Amino acid sequence: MRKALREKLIKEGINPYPHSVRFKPTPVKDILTRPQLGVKLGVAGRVAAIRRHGGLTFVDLIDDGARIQLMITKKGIGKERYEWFLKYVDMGDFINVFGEVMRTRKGELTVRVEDYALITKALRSPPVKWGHRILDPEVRYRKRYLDIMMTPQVREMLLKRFLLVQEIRKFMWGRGFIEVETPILQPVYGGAEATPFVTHINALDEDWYLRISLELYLKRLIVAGYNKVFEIGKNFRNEDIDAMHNPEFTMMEAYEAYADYNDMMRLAEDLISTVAKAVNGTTKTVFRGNEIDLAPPYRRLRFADALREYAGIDPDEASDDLLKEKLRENHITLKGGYERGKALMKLFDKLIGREHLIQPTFVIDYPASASPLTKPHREDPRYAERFELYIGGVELANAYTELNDPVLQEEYFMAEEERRKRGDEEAHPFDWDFVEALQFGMPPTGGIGVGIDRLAMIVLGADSIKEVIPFPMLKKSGGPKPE
RNA sequence: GGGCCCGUAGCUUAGCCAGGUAGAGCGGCGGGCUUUUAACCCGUAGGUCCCGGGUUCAAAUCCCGGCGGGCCCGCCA
Repeated sequence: MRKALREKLIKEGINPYPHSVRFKPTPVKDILTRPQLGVKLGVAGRVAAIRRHGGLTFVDLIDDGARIQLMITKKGIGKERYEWFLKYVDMGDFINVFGEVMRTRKGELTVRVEDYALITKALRSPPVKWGHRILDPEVRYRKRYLDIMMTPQVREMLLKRFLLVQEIRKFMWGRGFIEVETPILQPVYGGAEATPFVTHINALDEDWYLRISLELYLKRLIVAGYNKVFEIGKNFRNEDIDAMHNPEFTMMEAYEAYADYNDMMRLAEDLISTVAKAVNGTTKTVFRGNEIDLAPPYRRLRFADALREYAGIDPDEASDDLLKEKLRENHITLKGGYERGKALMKLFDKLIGREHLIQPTFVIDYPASASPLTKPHREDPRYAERFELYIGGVELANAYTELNDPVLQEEYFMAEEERRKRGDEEAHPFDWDFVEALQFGMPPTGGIGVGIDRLAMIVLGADSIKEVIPFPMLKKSGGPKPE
């Protein structure tokens, strides 16, 4: 800690935290792209290295991720200012300089300092030498600002994740979707099977939930008469934390009136390939050792065909007894008791090897009874017009031809409620208010949800979801240590 | 929820198996040095060995419990 230096500066009448800069800074990025030798300009940034050579000192300055070298000489700025700099400016400080753009003997673009100002005193030095990454994963994630500060690759990956979200917005805006906001705090959660976070609303003296999906409120907006809506937002699921899961994670959901799940497949293909190309310049990526091409069209694989071909189970022929036997064999227990559609879903998840779902694949037509928010298939009511998109073995999106028959919706909710009573805590809770909305009429609608963190992982080749979340969830530890 | 592994100076770590005064490199600090960029040279300070308990004459080291982290499995996006 360098609190003493701060006090000394204040005693000298120098504010270590001035309100503004003295020399209007030119972004270092711009200086590097269009170097104009001989031009005098201001630069600001964080001191990343100081190399002293007696009467001559080189300083590396980092500004918004771009590095430039400064050169300060005793002769150039005078003995007093030169020594003040060496005495008071440390690694990690922000400084603002004015000087001339030049090249050193070795040809490096450099600003020869004519005047300078300390603009922020850092009381702690950077934890590692510049150019070295922080190795301890706990420090990396807990003090992520340091990880980003010290490691250009980390900075780059998170930057690309942020840009990816921007590109998704641009794409959706371009397709005429309106970006909307819906409640995060909800009286009834829904739209997915998951354990919610519960919170208490003091003003109402009621227990509410943090949303587990965006679905049911976005559909209400379709009922309301908006034809194309989307939302990018956090969902919250009170479940485990691992390489694929963070309790709060980002979803993009979109709903389009007069569309169906076929339209959603085309939307998904276009969206993913477009944003991947915008961020990386290519639709190709390497995720967990697999080369993947995100260019459309993606393979369509019927759920039933996948089970038949890859697991040897024919969902149209197999008896319930056989399915129960298969569940036992695979140590699967269904929480709310046996139900054919849920059994098939579990068997699919357990038995379909990830190796079959590496290249982008729409698995289509899931069992109707396990898809309570989906319209039954137009040709075969045992199945629902639903798809999940798998890429790199990871479930990335889930989409439906949305169920808009309020009576059927009510029946599905009742069936879910039954399962809940029998111990399936993740069954969908009954949402009367939503059924009532459907009673007022929701047009035929296609809808999709895309896991944005996972999309970022695949596009950016990240092995852990923590890599693409700026501040992933970790256990609380200790708290700040007062000195 | 289950299994495996890790925790020593700001950072990276040696020492642990086989108990006996905790050592190094980098960084920091002081000095030198006018073209360096992992600068260099000389000097120097810096430790709750994650926490608590036990065994022992003696614990960083062995044992138990806890805290924090990582990986894998189960479940889920």
